[in-house]
Amino acid sequence: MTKRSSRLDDAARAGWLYYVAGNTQDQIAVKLGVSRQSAQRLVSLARSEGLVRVQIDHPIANCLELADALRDRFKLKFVDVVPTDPGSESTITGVAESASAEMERWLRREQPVLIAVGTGRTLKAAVELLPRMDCRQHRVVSLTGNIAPDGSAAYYNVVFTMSDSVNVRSFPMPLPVIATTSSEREMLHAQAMIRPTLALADKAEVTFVGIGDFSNDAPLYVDGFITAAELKALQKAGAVGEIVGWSFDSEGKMIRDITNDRVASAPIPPRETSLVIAAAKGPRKLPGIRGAIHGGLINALITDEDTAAKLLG
Amino acid sequence: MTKRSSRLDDAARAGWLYYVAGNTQDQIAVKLGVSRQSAQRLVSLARSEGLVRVQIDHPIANCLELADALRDRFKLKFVDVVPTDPGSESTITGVAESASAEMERWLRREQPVLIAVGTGRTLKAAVELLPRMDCRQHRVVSLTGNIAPDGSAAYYNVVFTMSDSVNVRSFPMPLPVIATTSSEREMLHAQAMIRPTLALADKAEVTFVGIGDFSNDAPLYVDGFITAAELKALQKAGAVGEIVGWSFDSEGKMIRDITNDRVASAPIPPRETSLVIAAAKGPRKLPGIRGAIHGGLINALITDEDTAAKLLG
DNA sequence: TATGCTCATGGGCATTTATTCGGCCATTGC
DNA sequence: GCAATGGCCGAATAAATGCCCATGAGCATA
Repeated sequence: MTKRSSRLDDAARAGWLYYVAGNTQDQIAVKLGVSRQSAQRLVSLARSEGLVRVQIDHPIANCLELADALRDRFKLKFVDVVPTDPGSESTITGVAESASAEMERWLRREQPVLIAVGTGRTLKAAVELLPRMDCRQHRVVSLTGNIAPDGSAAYYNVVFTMSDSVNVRSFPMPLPVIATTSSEREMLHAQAMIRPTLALADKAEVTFVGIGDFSNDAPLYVDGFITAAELKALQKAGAVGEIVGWSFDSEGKMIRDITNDRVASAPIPPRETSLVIAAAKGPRKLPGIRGAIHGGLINALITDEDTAAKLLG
Repeated sequence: MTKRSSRLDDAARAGWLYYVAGNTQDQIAVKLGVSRQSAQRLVSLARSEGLVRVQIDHPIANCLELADALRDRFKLKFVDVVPTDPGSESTITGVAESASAEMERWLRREQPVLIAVGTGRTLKAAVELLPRMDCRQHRVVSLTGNIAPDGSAAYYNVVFTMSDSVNVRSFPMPLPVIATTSSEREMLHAQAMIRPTLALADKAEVTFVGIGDFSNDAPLYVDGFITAAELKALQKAGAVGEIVGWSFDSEGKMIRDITNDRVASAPIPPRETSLVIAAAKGPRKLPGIRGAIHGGLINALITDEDTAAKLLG
């Protein structure tokens, strides 16, 4: 414990000296009384542990224009467009940072806020980027179940990840993501422990969700929430995207039956009362993003330049 | 105008690709269609224009900020701020470790160093934390006498404590801390055995001292070096702190007479030629620390977060 | 048109940083 | 008690970065 935390302490020191004070790793080594290599390791540790937070404090003209255009065209309440890293395959760099920053802005408020969160890789990454903070005044409610198909804790459920660094009253959803039958779903939702959480989700002031695609590597399928057959059926029925398990088509209309009659997630909070922010980018997700926008499933978007341009084009 | 802002735009983009997306400057050059050198210039421009904001998300970061601010504000040559241990009443935990580490750094040098040491609980604790080491090349000279008022060895004299673990040529000061009269002090200082040691102290390259306070539990009084009446007189004369027996006021000015005309310690080594490091923390010592800094009695400081914040506030 | 100025550019090189490798030490499990 | 394992360290080396300089374009002025 002492050992480990003192190592992180040193890493933070090294990171500060390097990134803030602008020391070279040699100087850091001298100041910390370690070898140059160790200093290098500490600096790199500081980065990989997320101790170092970098943000660019300058709106890039093109991103701003795209954001404005998107907001205008699709009557969105909030849009952020981050630069595209050409050639990078990652579907999260950039949007994760931006989503994290936006989340932080809400969490920093004095006034209590009720925040709903979905699930997914992007959101998980965003939440992991949050700095340590104390926000007992806020509440965070999960829209989706935290139980994976095999009974374990769903990996990409973010409420627990958030509590690692942020002290906030959290309301996980002790449910599977997709129930076995429609009636089982009803039964689960009727439970005394679940109903208040569902009610809470309905009243969220701001909601953060990811958007899942329906390619053959659809996250719902890869993570084992739906079967290959169900995936096929959904694709055939025109599913292009999915938010906390709710599948929809290119018009943003919910797909009837197949899985939607068994999705145990809370409904997406009403767009009239909640700012529903989707964080997603990339060609694979493009149809889903488009659908979600057209169907009014979301009213705010964090994406990247490329995707923004394609949405407008 | 457009030119300049588009250049900043590019800088922001380059900075984003570099710091957020983790590209190398080579990759950025390709993506932005410029030469590697230009990419480097853009990244460096982004930093120098303050487009890049780096934060370290760790409690230690605050300490480093405070240290920086102190060094700046008070033109100190070296400052270390250790985390405050909330709830710990001890006036030494933290600073002792840091002082010890700093001392060790000096002792580890290959080149011979002349080190002067003061006295006090903090310093004693620091010296006790030193690992066993062999440093025959160095010399350590005590600034204060090692004879307590009752004739015994002064308990908080650290030169002997140091020799327990560190093999170094040491020069104790076989004197009382405060002589009975001013002329006795002169006589003692004139001794053939003392003069070289005093001369040595004057040439110290680095000096470690504690700072004593002048509350009713002032260490000088508690340890019997001054009487209750003298303590009162000193308090009345505005004494807020004391370094190796030399009492000073909130401006760092030496208190005239009372005891200072009889202090047998060596003068504090000249700040022009010696790094004079004070290790002290806590509310009781705050006025003394402040005085010592303002009067330029010291040019380096090891303290804790709380104290640092109060010094700056 | 010539001149002088500023400034971005890319080449070359020194410095700094990242990575890889082999060895050492402590812990773990047999 | 002893070998396997994993983590950490330093050395060597490869990669990336920072800096200086000569160059030339763009532009204002003589």
